[in-house]
Amino acid sequence: MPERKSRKDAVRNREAVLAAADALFARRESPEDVTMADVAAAAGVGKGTLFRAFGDRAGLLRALYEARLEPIREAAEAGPPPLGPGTPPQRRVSALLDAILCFKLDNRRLALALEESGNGSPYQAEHYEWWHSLLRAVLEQVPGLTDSGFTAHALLAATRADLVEHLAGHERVPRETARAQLANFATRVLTSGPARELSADD
Amino acid sequence: MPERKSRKDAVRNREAVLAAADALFARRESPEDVTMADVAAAAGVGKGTLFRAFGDRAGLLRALYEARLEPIREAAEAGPPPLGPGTPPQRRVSALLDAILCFKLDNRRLALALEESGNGSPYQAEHYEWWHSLLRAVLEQVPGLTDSGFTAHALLAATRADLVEHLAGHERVPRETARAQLANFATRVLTSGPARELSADD
DNA sequence: GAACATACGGACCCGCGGTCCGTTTTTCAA
DNA sequence: TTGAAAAACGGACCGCGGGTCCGTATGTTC
Repeated sequence: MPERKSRKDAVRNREAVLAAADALFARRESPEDVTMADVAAAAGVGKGTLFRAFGDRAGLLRALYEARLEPIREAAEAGPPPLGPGTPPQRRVSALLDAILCFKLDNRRLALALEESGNGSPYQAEHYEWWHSLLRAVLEQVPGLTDSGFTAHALLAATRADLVEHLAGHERVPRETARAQLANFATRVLTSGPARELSADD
Repeated sequence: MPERKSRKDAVRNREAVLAAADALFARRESPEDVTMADVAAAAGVGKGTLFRAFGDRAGLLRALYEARLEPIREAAEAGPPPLGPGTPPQRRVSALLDAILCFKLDNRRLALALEESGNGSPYQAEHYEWWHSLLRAVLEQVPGLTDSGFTAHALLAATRADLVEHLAGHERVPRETARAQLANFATRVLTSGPARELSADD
């Protein structure tokens, strides 16, 4: 028996909370002045309900984030090129990074809230792990590239939510410019010719 | 007369706090379970004193960080090669990144505490601004490299404290390996594609 | 519709950053 | 040397936010 079905007021409230939180994070300047009590109030629900449904603040953030991310995740896992498999690795890396960047541009506050939300580094988050191993796997197929694990980390670091926020929000870099710069950067990393040192693969 | 000299108990206490905080951050697992009260107690001082001397938690962190960082900063600004000026740009970029990485490896907890310490992104911190503009200036002299502003951000992102912590602490990557990987990564970024390479380093 | 399971919600608790203010120490001029 | 103004001390105190508890309400089942 997988799981007994929830009561319907429970699911209704869950949705309400998700929606309210989404709206709040989008509206408020900084994620950290969206308080749990705020969310509960906005959803027309008691704090107890909120915490029962999501465990803690991080849980709520995670739920929101995963919900938003799922389409992209699927597209990356089994979608059509250039995001999905069956794309030349070099091109696919760029596409993946671009997708992540766009996602974070479109969900700045939320991504920010999740990544900086106190408890533990973003590097233990399940979704990070996922992106990292996917990217690493693809990088492994790029000829002449070593240290794909580290490289994946480094490339992903260029799409960190607070950096994106800084660029888009503070430095006023336009979306397309940011995308172009990231793409350019990725290209540089991938197409470096001569720098192989201890590679024996390929 | 710029500023009247502080009372000597004030400076003594300031030192005591700095030392105590340093020790505490080094010892405790996570920076966030070093409380202000802890620091005050460890320094044998009241909370009031602590806050009067440093303004707030971020101020204390900043003071600690700056103190540790100063030597490297000077070395980078006016020291001998390869860190200082008068070094070929590519080599200098690597040297700078390596210095930052080593610094963060040696001061993991502290760097972590400062970068994640709630208030605002690390990107508004004065020291970040400093590193970024230095690195950007050097990158500007690398032939064939565009977007030096973004590139500087991206390279610095690869040395973020929580990433370093993840690599060194969680993935157990040895120091020298991490350094080599970062250097390799930097090299790739700098010696890209069509421009062939002119690296004769090492 | 009774009896059981489940969810509700807001009063409540706790720890932490930060402030306040009566007390103590330092300084300095007389 | 002294005494009073200036500066610093320190810990009780405050507000806020995350998280819990439990008596009450609502849905579910037979």
